[in-house]
Amino acid sequence: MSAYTEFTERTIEYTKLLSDFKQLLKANGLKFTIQREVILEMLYNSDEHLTPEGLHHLIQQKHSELNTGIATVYRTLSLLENSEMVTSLSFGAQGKKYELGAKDHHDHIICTQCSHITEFVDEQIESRQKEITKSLGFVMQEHSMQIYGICKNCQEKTKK
Amino acid sequence: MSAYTEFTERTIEYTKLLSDFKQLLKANGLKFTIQREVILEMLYNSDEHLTPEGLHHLIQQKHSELNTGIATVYRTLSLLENSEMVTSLSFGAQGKKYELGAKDHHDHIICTQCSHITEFVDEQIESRQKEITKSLGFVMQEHSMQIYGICKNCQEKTKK
DNA sequence: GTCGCTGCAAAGTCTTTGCAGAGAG
DNA sequence: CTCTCTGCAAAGACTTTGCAGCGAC
Repeated sequence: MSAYTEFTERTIEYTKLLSDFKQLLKANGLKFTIQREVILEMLYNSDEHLTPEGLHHLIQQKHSELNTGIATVYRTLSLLENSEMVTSLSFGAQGKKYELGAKDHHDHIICTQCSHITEFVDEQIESRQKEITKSLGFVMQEHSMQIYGICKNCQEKTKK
Repeated sequence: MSAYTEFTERTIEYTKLLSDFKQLLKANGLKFTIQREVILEMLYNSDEHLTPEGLHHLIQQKHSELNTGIATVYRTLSLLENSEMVTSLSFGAQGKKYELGAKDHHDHIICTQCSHITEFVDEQIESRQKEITKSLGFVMQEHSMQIYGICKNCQEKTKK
């Protein structure tokens, strides 16, 4: 029988991530700047799925000396996304949220009341997706799944 | 064993849909206008998942005499979405696409080359989703799944 | 006739781009 | 030194809103 698990572990060390990033930059003739490092670090240290605006806000709080512009955040996120170091998620809400792509693949279950996102992965569904894709004649590249519901916390809140 | 099927059938007649819509409007003290009818009709007759802009364009072509404004399209789509008569999808691309919610639940497989969307439904995945949600302590409201890949057509194109 | 609806244009969001000075390599 | 980055502000894309006249009921 297959296992599904609440998925919260980082699967990569920050040091490794940083050196990957530096290598990526070098390989493309790009420069390693403080702003880029801070953005990566914030993404790494945040448990949340961040919006560009939220990320910018966080950076202004923790590294106000840099006075980082929102445009740089957008530019760096695009860069990271194109390099497949981060993944963007667009759920119903407007705007995208970003997460580090360095984690293993996983799906999301989103609370419609508090917007909290729980991650999980289920082998049975994963393998079934592959079967279906093949049957429909597609070559699978990626997939994503979201379940929307009300989390335990919010269920209890409502009862009171 | 469970079945997955390419999902293309309408499960509702237009007449029924229209009368549901009229009833919805009446129940909320809203008016039935030609613009609203045309928007519903376009959504019904289109096999595509339409963007607001695409829908507007289509209406201008087929019913140029109405000179329908894009704002009306947005307003009607919101109305229909809030009433759960249409569902909005937001895949990676910017902007939302809309589809009639009158069909049964189904998932999407999207070609990353031609953007064509194929719909399917799989009982095994559906039931597994319910199990997982329950185990994580959530009350499930909805869910959506997207697979991204390259469709048969585009695979052949690339070979040539 | 009343009150909601519509098109238009203006205003809002969110994101991208142009530019000149700053900074990494 | 060179060539990329950055912050700023302006421009873009997409969506929402205010308003005055229009039209469903």
